[in-house]
Amino acid sequence: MTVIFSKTCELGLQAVLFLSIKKEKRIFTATEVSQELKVPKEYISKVMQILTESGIIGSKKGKNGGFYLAKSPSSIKLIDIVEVIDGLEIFNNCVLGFPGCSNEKPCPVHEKWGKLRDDAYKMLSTETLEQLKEKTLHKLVSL
Amino acid sequence: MTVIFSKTCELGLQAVLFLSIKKEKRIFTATEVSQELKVPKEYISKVMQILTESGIIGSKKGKNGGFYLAKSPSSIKLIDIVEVIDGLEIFNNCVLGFPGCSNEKPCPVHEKWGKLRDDAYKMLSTETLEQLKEKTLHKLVSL
DNA sequence: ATATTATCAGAATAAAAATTCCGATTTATG
DNA sequence: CATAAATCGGAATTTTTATTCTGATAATAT
Repeated sequence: MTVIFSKTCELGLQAVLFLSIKKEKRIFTATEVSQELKVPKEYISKVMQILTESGIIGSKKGKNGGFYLAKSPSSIKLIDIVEVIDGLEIFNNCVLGFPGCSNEKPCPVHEKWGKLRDDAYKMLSTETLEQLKEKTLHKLVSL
Repeated sequence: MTVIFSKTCELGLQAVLFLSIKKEKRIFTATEVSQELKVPKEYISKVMQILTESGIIGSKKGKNGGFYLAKSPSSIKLIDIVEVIDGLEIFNNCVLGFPGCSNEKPCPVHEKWGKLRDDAYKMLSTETLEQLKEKTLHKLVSL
């Protein structure tokens, strides 16, 4: 089981992080990305296509084609990828699965989860990929 | 999509919370629980069986049988149900899905997620069902 | 005793998510 | 122009999770 994001979303995040530490508009094939991230080519390829549709990643077809970051790392945040792939529902839904959980009809952990949820949202939406670059670099070389 | 727990786990949490606000050892049939929580009888029944195996819930077979809390609400915490159903992996795994995420090889959000993860764990393991009783009561009557 | 009403175990089915495959199209290059 | 190397779109497949069903067994009440 994944932690909070779907597997597809995790791969999307990894792919974008990977591209964000590379030279701008430097193109990588799906095969290259898959090898560096150690994930199946077909899968990462499909995920990058989704991100291409939504404009976060750019792609070039044909020979010497591949994928690249469509925007500057300083204008992308992790939440952008999450939004496109998993959507933002998890930031609204009740963590215990109760229907209609709200400030009016809170579940037993509504308040506490509310804080956590907001912190999680901040974690994903405060820093840009540019600001995460150093850390990303360290992680990716260790794969 | 659920927030962090599987649907099965959500139902398990709801069932135990439901039983925790009732008089000790008062027995409820799967049908009663399903009606009060507004969830399918067959499903909640199956989930309560899992919790029965693990000793959190007790059951009585045959006529006038049903389910009841096997322990006192003051000795049960939400984390106990999570552990039995989903396991505690989510408190170890990398939120971005990177392999081998650790203090030595941290992912870009390792530290921040670490805090959140610990807070989430606290949320589930600090208070007992007894301490949550009031809040639980309020939520369940509103269903 | 017998009928009734439960849980229980495990199989069966359905739905969702993950993963792969394929054929079409695109583009660079010799 | 032909070939090679990519992405693309959509279908197909596999795997996982959710959900329901079924028949067996157990316990109670009459």
